[in-house]
Amino acid sequence: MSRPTPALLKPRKTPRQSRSAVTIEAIHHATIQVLLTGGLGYLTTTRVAERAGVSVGTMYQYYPHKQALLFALVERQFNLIETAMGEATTQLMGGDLRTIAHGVATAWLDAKMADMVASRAIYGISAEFDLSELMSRAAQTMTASIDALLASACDAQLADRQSVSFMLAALLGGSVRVVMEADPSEENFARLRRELPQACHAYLVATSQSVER
Amino acid sequence: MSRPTPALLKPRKTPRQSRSAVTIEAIHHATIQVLLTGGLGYLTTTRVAERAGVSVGTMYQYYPHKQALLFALVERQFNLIETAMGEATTQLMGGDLRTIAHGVATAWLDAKMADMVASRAIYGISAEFDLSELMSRAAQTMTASIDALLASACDAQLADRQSVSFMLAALLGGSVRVVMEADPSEENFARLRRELPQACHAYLVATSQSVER
DNA sequence: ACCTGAACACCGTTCAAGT
DNA sequence: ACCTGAACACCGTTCAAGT
Repeated sequence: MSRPTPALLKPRKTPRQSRSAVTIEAIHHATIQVLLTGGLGYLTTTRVAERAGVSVGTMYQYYPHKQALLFALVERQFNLIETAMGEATTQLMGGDLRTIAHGVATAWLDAKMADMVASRAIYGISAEFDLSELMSRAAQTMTASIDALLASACDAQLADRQSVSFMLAALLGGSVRVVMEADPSEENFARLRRELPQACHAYLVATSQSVER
Repeated sequence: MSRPTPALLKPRKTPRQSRSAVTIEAIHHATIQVLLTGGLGYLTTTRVAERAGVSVGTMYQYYPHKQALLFALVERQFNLIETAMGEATTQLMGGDLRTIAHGVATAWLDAKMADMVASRAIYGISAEFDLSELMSRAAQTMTASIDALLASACDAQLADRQSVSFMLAALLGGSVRVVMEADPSEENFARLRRELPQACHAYLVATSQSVER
């Protein structure tokens, strides 16, 4: 819609584009801050605006409603995880079943846990509004990655690769989520790290016909 | 706290216990009704009270806040699923690994899908408030059931049964949940029915030492 | 172009008053 | 004992007015 504008930065009376960029960053930061202070129940448009040093009206120029504000935060987090998984996928291409299963499971756990440490504030946002769209997109991306990976496997072929990719994505995504929500203890994460790769591998082996023997 | 009172039913001017029971049922019903009409965003204390034919004040006599009202609904649903799983567990006791894996996975899918059809209204409530307590309890119950089941398996022993039970509960709970939230299509449920029992069985076999051979 | 903040409609919750 | 509903504090959102 809007053509790219040269990034001019004037010392005082900063031009429009830059001024609003600062405002947006301030709002974003304030939201996380408020979230860390008092959780989702404490998060109020007035409160965020106040903390960001702008008026409520200004906030509504950038985010048409509160949901949009939260959505932006969550989307950013999803993208981080997606990127991490994309990189892992590239590296695992052409490997054997064992390497792929362990690699994907470990990458997924790493991405999720980095995300958790980095921004505990954002968890629980899923609370306030409908994430199904975002989740659906994430699930599809993940399934596609896994599918490509399985197609590239050097030591096996799968009869119904689509279903297996789908199931593997659900197993990975779901199990980690459930543990994070139900009881995110050190002990349980250790168990996930040990068992999840094994489970993925076992499932793949069971549904594949070995190529070499 | 309150001793049991004989269930006297007077035609007019119904006695206290009974009157309030009616009120509670009306509120409960009205909540589901409102939820079905306009979803969670539409659910308002005023609206529920109106639909139930009572005043807001009355509602607050039974539920100290809106969350309590929703919590009661969700808890009821959880209990239904728990009961169903309990029955399935009893029947599967002493079976072999394959029977147990397929039985548990299928029972879980059945319970979840019956629940879904019966009260689509309740989904998405998780939205409004913290379910971690309830989920944690449910996860523990499920893990315990699976653990007992695995201990009873007639054809195998597991080295680290606790971890395996934990993982299996997470795999079951998580995968179904993710599919329900991300893309609850017929096709995907069919895939779950086909792949989930297999995945569970494969995992169990991979981590167990066969008893008879 | 960007920002302000009083004003509006509506929400969850309370409590003095009724029966 | 149980219910009522006006009243309160607060929320998300808007928009005429400023710079």
